[in-house]
Amino acid sequence: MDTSVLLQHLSDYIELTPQEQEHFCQHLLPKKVAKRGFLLQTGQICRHSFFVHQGILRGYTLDQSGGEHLLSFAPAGWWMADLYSLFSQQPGQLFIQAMVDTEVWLLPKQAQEQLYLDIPKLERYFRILVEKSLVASQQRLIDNLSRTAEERYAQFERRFPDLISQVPQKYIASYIGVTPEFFSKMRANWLKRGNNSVPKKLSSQGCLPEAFNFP
Amino acid sequence: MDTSVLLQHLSDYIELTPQEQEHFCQHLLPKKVAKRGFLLQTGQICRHSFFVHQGILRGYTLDQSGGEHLLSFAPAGWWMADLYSLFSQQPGQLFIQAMVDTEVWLLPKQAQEQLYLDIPKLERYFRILVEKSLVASQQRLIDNLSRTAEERYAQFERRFPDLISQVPQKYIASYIGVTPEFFSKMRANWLKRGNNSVPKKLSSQGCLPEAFNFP
DNA sequence: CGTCTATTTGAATGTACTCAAAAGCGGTGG
DNA sequence: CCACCGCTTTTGAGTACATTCAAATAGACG
Repeated sequence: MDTSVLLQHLSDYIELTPQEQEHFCQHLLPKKVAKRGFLLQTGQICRHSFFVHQGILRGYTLDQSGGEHLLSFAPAGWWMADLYSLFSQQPGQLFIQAMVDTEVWLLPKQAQEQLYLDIPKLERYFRILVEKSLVASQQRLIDNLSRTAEERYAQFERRFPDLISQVPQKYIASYIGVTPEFFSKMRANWLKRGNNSVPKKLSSQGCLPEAFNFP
Repeated sequence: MDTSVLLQHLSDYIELTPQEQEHFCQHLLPKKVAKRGFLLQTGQICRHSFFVHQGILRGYTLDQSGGEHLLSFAPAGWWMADLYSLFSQQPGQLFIQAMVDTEVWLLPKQAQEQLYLDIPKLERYFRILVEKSLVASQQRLIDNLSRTAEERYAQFERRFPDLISQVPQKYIASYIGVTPEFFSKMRANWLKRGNNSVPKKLSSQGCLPEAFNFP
């Protein structure tokens, strides 16, 4: 399994010498997860950051009545983790599951800490990624507070145009915060109203990267 | 105006030499904002991080129909900014307003960048703060998706016990994502049901710092 | 095919919202 | 000290957006 996708991602933010790249890559562990396989489950401690080399991950929680709530998608080229658990090394609440056969690089928490010391540029890299994630997360909060389900879907469509055809729509429903039944009824309405696509109404603000999952 | 609150906050995360503290403080600008005064308004570019030395700030957006949506509170000892605008240096959508007479330290964006180079420990400091903010923001997202308004208020009460008595409840309503009218009706219900406080039902996960606003 | 999962549809329900108006509360000035 | 003004909170009636539950339909994969 090669590191080209990951090194490309790094080079979008910082410049590493070949030696530094080498040093970084020595800490990576490859892993394959079959469709529906889990990288992490509720109650476990998240000991790695996951970089998706190929495939799609999703991170979700279960509420007390068994309902799934999708916190994040991570397509190829994105990082994923249970950030609460990763940072605190306490048991987390996320499930991280492969939605298709997926290949990831594991970066152990401890290696990440060490790399911050060995190669300070990596601290910058992750700081910037986390900043972008935070902005995206706050934007999503605002959207959930101030926009209708239709508008939230329109945002989703612009943000993840590829995912729409690749994942079952019940997961998209969960991400935007509605039930699959209601989501299906929204779609039926668009079709009836002749829109072959979705409300075009846009916010002024463009498409933001989402973060610790981040493109 | 003194820097003790801010330096104390720094020392919770990193150790600075007296010289480094001095260097850091040279970049700070003091500012006082009267109650209802603004540090930032929609459409402006956020050129500083704000550290609340005394008082309380709130950050909110307006939707197309004029409704306010409260993204964050920042009591004394917390940082505040329009992070999208601060990071991208594009016009933002947040209003940042003082809820009481407030004193802040301004850290100019450019100074912050320079300080990352001069004192790499500060990059760590802000990385950690942003990480905590991100975790808190994601937790709030999950709460908005999976919990009722009552449960969200119970969380709020544990997270910001002091704020409850200090800010008008319409702002708390906005933070947890309900109208002031509905919030008032919830309170009436608790009283009628004999609970002088609020649902005690807890999540397993404790009280998390919120981040770029962060205690 | 048969099985499993995903999607659609419908009816009844609920949670939270809108709008309007009244009541409460706090400060300021006459 | 009281009256008034602005802002916040409460209350009520009607409504809307979204949910739940149940059952039928459609797809995907072995």
